[in-house]
Amino acid sequence: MDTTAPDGTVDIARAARLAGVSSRTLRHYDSIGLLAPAWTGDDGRRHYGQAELLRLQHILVLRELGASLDTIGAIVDADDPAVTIAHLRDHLTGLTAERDRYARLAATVARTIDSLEKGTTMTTEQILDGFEHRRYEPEARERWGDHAVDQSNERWAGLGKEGQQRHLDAHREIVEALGAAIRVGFAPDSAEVQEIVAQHYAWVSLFWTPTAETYRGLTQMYVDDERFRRNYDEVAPGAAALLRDAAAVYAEREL
Amino acid sequence: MDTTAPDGTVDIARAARLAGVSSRTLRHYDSIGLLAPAWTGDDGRRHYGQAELLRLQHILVLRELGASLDTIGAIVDADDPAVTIAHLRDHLTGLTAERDRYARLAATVARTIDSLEKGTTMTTEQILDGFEHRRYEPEARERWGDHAVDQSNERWAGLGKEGQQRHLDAHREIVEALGAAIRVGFAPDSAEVQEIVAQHYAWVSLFWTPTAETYRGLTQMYVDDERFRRNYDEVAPGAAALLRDAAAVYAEREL
DNA sequence: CTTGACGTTGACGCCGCGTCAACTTCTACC
DNA sequence: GGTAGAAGTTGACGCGGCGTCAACGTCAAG
Repeated sequence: MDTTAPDGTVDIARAARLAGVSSRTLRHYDSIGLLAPAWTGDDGRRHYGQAELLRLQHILVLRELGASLDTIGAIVDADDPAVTIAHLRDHLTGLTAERDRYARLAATVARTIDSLEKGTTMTTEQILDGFEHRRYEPEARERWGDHAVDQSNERWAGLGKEGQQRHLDAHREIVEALGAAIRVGFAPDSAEVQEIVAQHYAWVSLFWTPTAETYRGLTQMYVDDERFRRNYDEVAPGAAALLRDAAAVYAEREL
Repeated sequence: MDTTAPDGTVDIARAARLAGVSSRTLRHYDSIGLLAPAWTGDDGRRHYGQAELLRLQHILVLRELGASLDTIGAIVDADDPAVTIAHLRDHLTGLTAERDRYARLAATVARTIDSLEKGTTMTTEQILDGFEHRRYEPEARERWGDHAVDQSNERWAGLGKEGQQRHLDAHREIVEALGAAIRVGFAPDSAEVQEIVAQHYAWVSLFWTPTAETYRGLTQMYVDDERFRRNYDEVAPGAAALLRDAAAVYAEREL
């Protein structure tokens, strides 16, 4: 019951089963020039020999390593360990980068879930950790107008390049705006401060939509809890308290 | 110099710069119903207001978390922390799986590179660690014919389901074939054993193409090095030596 | 009125195949 | 010989998330 052809070649279905892939995959590899059959019959049917099956094995091993078919083609065509190493080294760089990326994402998402379950919000650092801060920075001044931003620009200029970049994210700018409001003496119910608190509410709402009551509670916690208060008051003393007072007004008016 | 329209809405270019995405992305989000502009002018131009920009911020935060646009749509439309948590939990499962997958791939590739640089080959366990062994197993008996496989099937049957699956991979089958050859007393230069060594040579060549000399050296090492010898001799005593002798013949004839 | 900078819609491309669809060919049985 | 069924063939679309090009409309500045 040997169904192998006398010349030792096998048809596409058998080749596919031998290697554990679909016949469609073999046709695909043929069409992109990665693996041609040993010969094609007058009827157009593909037939694979030992050499092709070995090449296929090689291809599949590399595929398991996550290499692209392009890369795989280069490796198997070269059949040179030095070339293989070079390609694999490239590939390894990408793999570790992906691994790290997913690790950071998973950690961030896990923390996000955690924060949501506690019914509270995240600190800026927690939310933005692992993100590319700069992507949220462009023309931030346009978002709130030049007014408040200009006020704090002098302090910003003194921070140096590194310091600026670390601080250039949305929430931190809200805090800066709060600090500016304090320095010029705006009241909690002033239009300027109310605009800031609207931004803050929107930011919090990205993951959790507080009611009037919970929003008041949250901002009160910013004052009571030392870890949160530091985040605000390190920019300007009284910032947390100003936010709490402004939030109370905002909650009554808008929520 | 305020270029913002009097109604507070901005055009697509400004919205894109504010959020740090391309205008093409905004059009895409509109076309898939993820984010519609506040209003569209008679000329077809899109205009975005505060609400849309906030929704966009929300979308982008979730995008940074690696969620699909479908998932993102579900989350932002629900605007319910419970729904958000459920989706994020699903998402986290996928993220950790991807992280682990890339970690395994990276480790395997790193070991592969290491082995290649040592100019030696990998052990079966090293190569196949992290792979799905079963994908290389299908109809392995067809590859070498029923002859040798049947010989060892009795032992196989006694291994139990778990044991079988662990051992069902290409290299291990070569070793099994070697063991069978020993039991029936085939000589190193017999056609049967030579076919086995051809398989072994092809397997080694998947990552490293030995010359006649290095192939002899490699198989000699299988005998000399205790770690390698165990891999062969645990199947049948003398398997490593048989492979070495057969490889010498093969190298002289074919390499 | 021209020029140039922006906007619009529509379409293709990427990657690795899965999955139809429509057709031909081989094998088996009557 | 006919006929059914299994398996082959090529060709095409689809998937995700946009980038990018084509072809064209619209607006402000000179």
